[in-house]
Amino acid sequence: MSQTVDRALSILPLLAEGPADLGQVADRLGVHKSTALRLLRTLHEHGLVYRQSDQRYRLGARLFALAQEAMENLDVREIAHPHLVRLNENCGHTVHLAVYEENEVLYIDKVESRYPVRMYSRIGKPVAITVAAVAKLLLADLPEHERRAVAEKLDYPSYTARSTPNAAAFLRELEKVREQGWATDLGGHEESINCVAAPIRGADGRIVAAMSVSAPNVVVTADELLTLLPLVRRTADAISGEYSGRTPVKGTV
Amino acid sequence: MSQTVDRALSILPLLAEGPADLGQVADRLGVHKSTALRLLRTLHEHGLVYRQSDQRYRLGARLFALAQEAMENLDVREIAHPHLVRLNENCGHTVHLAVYEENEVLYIDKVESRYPVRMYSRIGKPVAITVAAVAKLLLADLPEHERRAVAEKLDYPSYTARSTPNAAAFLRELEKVREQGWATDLGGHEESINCVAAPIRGADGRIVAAMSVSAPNVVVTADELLTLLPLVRRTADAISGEYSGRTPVKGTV
DNA sequence: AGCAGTGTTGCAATTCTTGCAACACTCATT
DNA sequence: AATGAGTGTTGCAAGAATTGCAACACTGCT
Repeated sequence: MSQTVDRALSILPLLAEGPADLGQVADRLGVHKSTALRLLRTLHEHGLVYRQSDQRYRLGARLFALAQEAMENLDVREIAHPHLVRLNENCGHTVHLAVYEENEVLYIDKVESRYPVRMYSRIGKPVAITVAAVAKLLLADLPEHERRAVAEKLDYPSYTARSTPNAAAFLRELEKVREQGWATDLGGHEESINCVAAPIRGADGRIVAAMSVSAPNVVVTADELLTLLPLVRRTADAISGEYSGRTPVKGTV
Repeated sequence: MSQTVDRALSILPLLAEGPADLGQVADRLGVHKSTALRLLRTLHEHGLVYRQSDQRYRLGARLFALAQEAMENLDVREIAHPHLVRLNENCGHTVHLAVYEENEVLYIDKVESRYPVRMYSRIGKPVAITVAAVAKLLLADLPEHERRAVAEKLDYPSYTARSTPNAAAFLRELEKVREQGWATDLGGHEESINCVAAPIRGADGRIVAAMSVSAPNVVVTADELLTLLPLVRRTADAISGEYSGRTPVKGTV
């Protein structure tokens, strides 16, 4: 582990909170101003940090571009996308695709609802991991000890009365989800929004991603939404088949 | 400028192209494997890099989270958002907000069209800088020499027959945009999509962001879209007023 | 004008990084 | 089964790169 790089990278989350000037950065890093300056300069050269007109630093444009590019190169995403679109054309609701990665679950694709009432979410945004249907699927597939470890570490915010209250309840829910092979979120994140989700599996049977259909109560009831489950599962299975059948592209680029 | 950090950061764009293993990274960096390993480890600790099951590295989830967080903390975005939503409610079309930063223009907010036909774009994605209406406005405001320098450096892809063909034409267009104070893109990016854009200015009169309304031909003709120009400009001006009137919040946290 | 606050540079000490070479490990092949 | 190629990993010593200092610019205030 490199100390210099470690310090430089520590600047990024710091600036994500909001712009900061040289002194503030140096203080929070616990280094001399001149050191902070040189680190910031290096970050700047790579476009990860931008210096605004008031001389303060904030995160730079290249960061967004990098994130976008990385996302678009994800194999699952590429394969899944047309399926998601087709599903959206069939049912009209918002369709999400999400992956798990080191204690975070995040949306990597989204097709917006055709209905005027939309739910708030954004590609790249970490999802409410304790309640989202896709998160339950992704976590349920972890090896038992790891699942436990993650569940203990999490916070359990009470978004609504039906939010998962604590680790024990979450682990029970994960066990159920694991057995039935699909998951729901019925108003656990936002009072009036329900989701049904199904897993996408790789060749080895492990879950590599999860997809969901979400709709607000005012458009369809939870029961009506549940009737879409077979369709969602079929779509997920189709993606799984295509994903695992494919020989991994080992580009030498 | 720090060599170590420089090398570490060079890994990111490399991985943005696609996953790579240790050897590939070391080669492309021109350093020993052990060095590359230690850099990758540091990046990994910060979540910027993820090690997938086949041991290859790719960009990590934290990168997306950082980009998201940074975006949501942008002052202009925060102020503009409700205005964009209102504009969308009035006209029904897709509304974009974009900023310029070191040779790139990128969308920082978007409100989707109410019509079923949507245009492809994504928050955080760099825009087609040579044709987009918002890009014209943002570049037109640069000091003359810088504008020239940027225009020379750019590529001019022929998205459609009406795309800006070269630097000379682009500079002429920028001059026109600069004088009239608004911009359009009539099928320059995608054959059937038109946009009108207006600038958002800070207290000093400089353009800090630009917003646009976009719609495909099949919904409204270019002429009809142009009738929205006054509304777009009024919205942009309202945002400008609110943005420049506000005293900068100097939070210590 | 003078002053406080902030950002910037040259330099010497020493810390931190680097490359090497040897070692583990996995996987495919004979 | 065993060998070998390919890849990832670690300890160590040499040397290079980073660090903090202190002095210097610069800007905006009082």
